[in-house]
Amino acid sequence: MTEEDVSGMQRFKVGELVVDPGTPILLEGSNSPQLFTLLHGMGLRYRHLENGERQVINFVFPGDFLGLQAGLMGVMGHSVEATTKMTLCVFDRKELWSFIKADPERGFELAWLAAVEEHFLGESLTTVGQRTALQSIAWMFVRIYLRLKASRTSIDGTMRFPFKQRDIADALGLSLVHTNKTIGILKSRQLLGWTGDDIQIYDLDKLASIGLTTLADPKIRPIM
Amino acid sequence: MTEEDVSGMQRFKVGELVVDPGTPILLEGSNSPQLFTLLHGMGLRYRHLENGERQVINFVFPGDFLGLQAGLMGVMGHSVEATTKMTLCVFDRKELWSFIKADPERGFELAWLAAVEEHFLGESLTTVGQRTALQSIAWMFVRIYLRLKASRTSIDGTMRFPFKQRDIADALGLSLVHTNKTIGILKSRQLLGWTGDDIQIYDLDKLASIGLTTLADPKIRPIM
DNA sequence: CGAATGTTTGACTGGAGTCAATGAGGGTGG
DNA sequence: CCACCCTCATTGACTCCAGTCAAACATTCG
Repeated sequence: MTEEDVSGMQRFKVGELVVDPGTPILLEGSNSPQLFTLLHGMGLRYRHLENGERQVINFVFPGDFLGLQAGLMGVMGHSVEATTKMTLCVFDRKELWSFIKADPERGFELAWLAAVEEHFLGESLTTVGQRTALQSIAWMFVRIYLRLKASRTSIDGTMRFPFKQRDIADALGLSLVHTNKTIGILKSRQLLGWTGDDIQIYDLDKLASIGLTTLADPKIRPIM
Repeated sequence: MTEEDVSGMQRFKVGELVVDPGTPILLEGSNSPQLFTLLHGMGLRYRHLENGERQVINFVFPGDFLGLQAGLMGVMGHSVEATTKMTLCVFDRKELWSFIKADPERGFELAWLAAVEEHFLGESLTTVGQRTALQSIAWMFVRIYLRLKASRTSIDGTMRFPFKQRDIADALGLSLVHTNKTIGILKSRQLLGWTGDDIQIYDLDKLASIGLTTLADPKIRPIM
């Protein structure tokens, strides 16, 4: 980003927001007047089915932009909730249009962000639809590890992971019990460790192999 | 769109392309020099897993924009293939940037397109992850029917559906056999009919109810 | 010390997958 | 004109991966 961009961002920026774990940030079906960039902390995007089932769309990490759908379409397709304490950079939805108008490249970047999200969702859909439980879980840890590594949030094989097995189960369309037993298999094979809120990746290659995935360069994420 | 927009589109447009059924339009992992708008015909977006399994990302209908990911990120996250004969409006990827620069609103619209796709993918993910086979299939027919109805391609309860049960199975993460038997249930309950390439929706409300979905207004699709 | 939340295990069930064979149409070449 | 083939839809029998139920542990916390 150029300095001009940054100053433009600053004008667009309304302030910072700190929320406690469990706080809902955005609600499915609503039209938030604000958009956010996650500066610190982690959370979840999810949707609820009418029968109460929850699908975790994906995990939210620092650098992620929240509220794009509301900003563009006027309605959120999913909810976003803080899992840990979060620090958010707040933008004003009303300013989004003038922000884009000021520099066409910003519209391009916004579209890029949305396209990247779409890309990840396509991967997740493929996982939930075609991978077995073991493959899914191995795939997910690899994906998350690479994502965190790309943003230098993981240190030599260890990453912070404040989520519960329930969240993983809901993300992969598996039952909690089966998720637990399947993670147990990976742990017993010495491929990963999970202590408290930290996960250790012992054998990334093996995990990637089980998860039927390659270790290609993770896509660069534009940060807004 | 204003007339100015249309003339801008015309300059962006390279020509028209007609392809036969089965023709690959875009390839996962590739960077197509061209982008398309589907004018006529239907097709599929899909990804392949390393073990050969196929996940159908979604069905492609007239008005859909193809190649957005390649245009924005430089790589397609999925392949696109023609199921019927197709007529495509062809754009030049190289011109995309100048196209956006000419009018910031276009960048906004592009982002909108991507956000709409993201929204649908989130819905699909929820379906594959949380709905039962019967719910999934009912949901899918409702979704497709509403989509086609919105573009006036369906006539009072009947729609053209040139896809195979294999495609539906791959879209919902179900086996072919189970998909067939589940569709059989809906047919035996007189909720829908399927003759050749045409599907009749006999009881939309009932289907929506089974599919755990509401009949909210389908989102307006910007056409590029 | 309960109470709450989350993880583990074991036993059993069932929805969906696999295998395999039969139909049902549509082309096509002899 | 029809036997042959190919693709796709349909069925039945059987299997199994993952879901459900339920109880025991483990941690944290007021």
